Amino acid sequence: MENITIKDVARKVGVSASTVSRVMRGKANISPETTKRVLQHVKKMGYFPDSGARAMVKKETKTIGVSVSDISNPFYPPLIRGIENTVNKFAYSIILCNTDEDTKKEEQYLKIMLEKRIDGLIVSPTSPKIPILKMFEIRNIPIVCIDRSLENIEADTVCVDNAHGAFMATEHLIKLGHKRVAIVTGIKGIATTEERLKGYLDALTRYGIEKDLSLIVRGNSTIQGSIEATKSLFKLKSPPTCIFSANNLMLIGTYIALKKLKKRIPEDIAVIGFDDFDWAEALAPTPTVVSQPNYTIGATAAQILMQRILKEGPQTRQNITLKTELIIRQSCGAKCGAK
Amino acid sequence: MENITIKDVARKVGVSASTVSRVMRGKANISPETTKRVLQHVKKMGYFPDSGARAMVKKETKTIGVSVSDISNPFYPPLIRGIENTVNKFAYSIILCNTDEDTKKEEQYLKIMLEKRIDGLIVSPTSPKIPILKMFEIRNIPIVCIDRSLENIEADTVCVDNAHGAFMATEHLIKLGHKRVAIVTGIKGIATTEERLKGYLDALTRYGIEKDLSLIVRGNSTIQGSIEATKSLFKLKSPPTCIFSANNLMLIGTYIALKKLKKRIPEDIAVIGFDDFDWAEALAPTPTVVSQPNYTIGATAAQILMQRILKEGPQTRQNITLKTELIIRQSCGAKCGAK
DNA sequence: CTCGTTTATGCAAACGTTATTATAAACATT
DNA sequence: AATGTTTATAATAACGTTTGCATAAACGAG
Repeated sequence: MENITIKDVARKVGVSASTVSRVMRGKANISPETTKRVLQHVKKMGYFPDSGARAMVKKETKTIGVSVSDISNPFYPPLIRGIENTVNKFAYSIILCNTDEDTKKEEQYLKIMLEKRIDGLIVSPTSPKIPILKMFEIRNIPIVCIDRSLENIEADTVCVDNAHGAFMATEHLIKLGHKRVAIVTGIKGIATTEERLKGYLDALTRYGIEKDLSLIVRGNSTIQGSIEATKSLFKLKSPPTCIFSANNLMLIGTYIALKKLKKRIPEDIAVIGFDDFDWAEALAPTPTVVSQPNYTIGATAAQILMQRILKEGPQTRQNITLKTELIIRQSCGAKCGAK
Repeated sequence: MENITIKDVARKVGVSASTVSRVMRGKANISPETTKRVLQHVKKMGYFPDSGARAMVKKETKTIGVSVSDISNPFYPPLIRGIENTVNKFAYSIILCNTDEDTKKEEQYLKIMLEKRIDGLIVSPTSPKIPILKMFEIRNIPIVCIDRSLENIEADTVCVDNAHGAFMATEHLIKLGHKRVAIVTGIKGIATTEERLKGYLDALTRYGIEKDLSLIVRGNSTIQGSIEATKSLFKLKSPPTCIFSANNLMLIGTYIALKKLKKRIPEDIAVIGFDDFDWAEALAPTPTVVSQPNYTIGATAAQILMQRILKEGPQTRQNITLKTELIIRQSCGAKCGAK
């Protein structure tokens, strides 16, 4: 019923609380005899040390915060597993929050994390300026920023080479002979969207194709948004011959829209995506995508965070950019009959 | 640098700590004058009350634990969002853990949650017998079991009607004229697997089809496992004319395997799945599935848990079974040419 | 056999809150 | 004017740990 405390154990065994405490943490200078008896009673009584009380005196909670936009986005689960598996080795646990790209919600959660005295934070911020993050900085709570970027805040970052990945995707289409390359792009303002857009534009420039604003449509990083956006492309007088759908959800949207429009991929229109799926092989045609190392992003971020928390290794600021990779499957066709 | 405590604020304002505490929690009998000054300083100094310290005296952490097998399984993210959105209204946060169906890992995590003094637990147990859960019971920490079942433990449960869902799926195939109905089944021993298998068998019996053990293959709830299992079905002298792939991942596996085997769905073989996808429309052909209300499972579980934690409403044990639904799309065909 | 050292243990303070009780001033009631 | 009541605040004791200091017994060295 009531919680069993260290004192209860101490009383039962007939030693002081400090002795029990020492036994629990395997400190030196405890006779094997007492150790045995304490451990015995701990087990029998079902004593579990209160980590909150411990946190107060040790000033560490062995908890980190993880703030992402939405775990329902298939991009995140592997990333979070990367974090979890890494911090788990250090007996750390994670408090998870979904911002839904809502700045208010994000702030509310970050405040809670501050109150919960997390030892470190991994965040994919809703915008580059998050005032409350200053509070983490002031308190020396290390921050690792993933997937996006952060201004005015001292934080390590782990990103992927979005611009280069988008460049590769666009280049791939161009090299297949396409001239009218459309892009379904994400939520305005967030780093991934802008960087991928930049990569797309750079590729056009590089290959001397003039930018056509009507081919840049906004899918807002969602399936539904992308369905609309993709459909809108076919209302143009001169529709594209291929589509670069700039994230996983939007690629799905593009597939769905094209299916509804009865457009065959890649015969009628070539399609390329950004971010791979575990189940890519189940799609027909299998999607050509630029893949990102999702799990590794999380694992790396967690690694860096732990290094900061434990103050191990060099404490210089790290800005890691992981490589993206072009995975060629069926959705772009081999050669393309673009006119 | 150092953390700002309630005393720091008190000193600065020139009042006692208790006064600051009351102001923070909006208690009565504080002069508007002091309230204003305290709030001002709290903001300026960046004071965030230590919820760990508060937890110690209030004996509530405003944190719940959520233990599932693997968030990378698309079944879980919406479910977890259901939990999160619900508990969020009560300013609760969640500590997440993935067991990977490993009992040792599960126990380790549950122990940590016990130490962190979570106020409640939502768990999808790796097996029906989890000894450490007794400890939660003893401490009156409410448990809600989702998706699976639990023995010897006082816990509310939220499940779906797996047997009935599987029955519907199988029945659907039979009514289309199929006689040789295969099932790709999940990890042995967990409730969902066994219940769905039962539903499948019940349907066979009901329609007078003899059980053929060679048509029951084990996909172990994974994509890879299902690929193997599905392939194995075509090595039989007399292969099935349709396949019931009994969870989301395994349906993907079945799709992939059939593609590799160059079998057309539904012309060569009909396929039905259990659990729907957000992106089902992107698959070709679109899959006929028995869908479960994932989000609602989480939301309901969280609702019940909060009711227990706050001791609101009737405290009788609840066993909720949510309905599954047959969603007919293309993968079973309209009529089938089963011999 | 004395004295320094090691070994095993206990005591008490600290960590940052909240809640209970006390106190003192202001106000109301007769 | 004396007394009772309300209002605003402070003082203090928990909550369950860890840790530095104290102590006392056991041991070793000369």
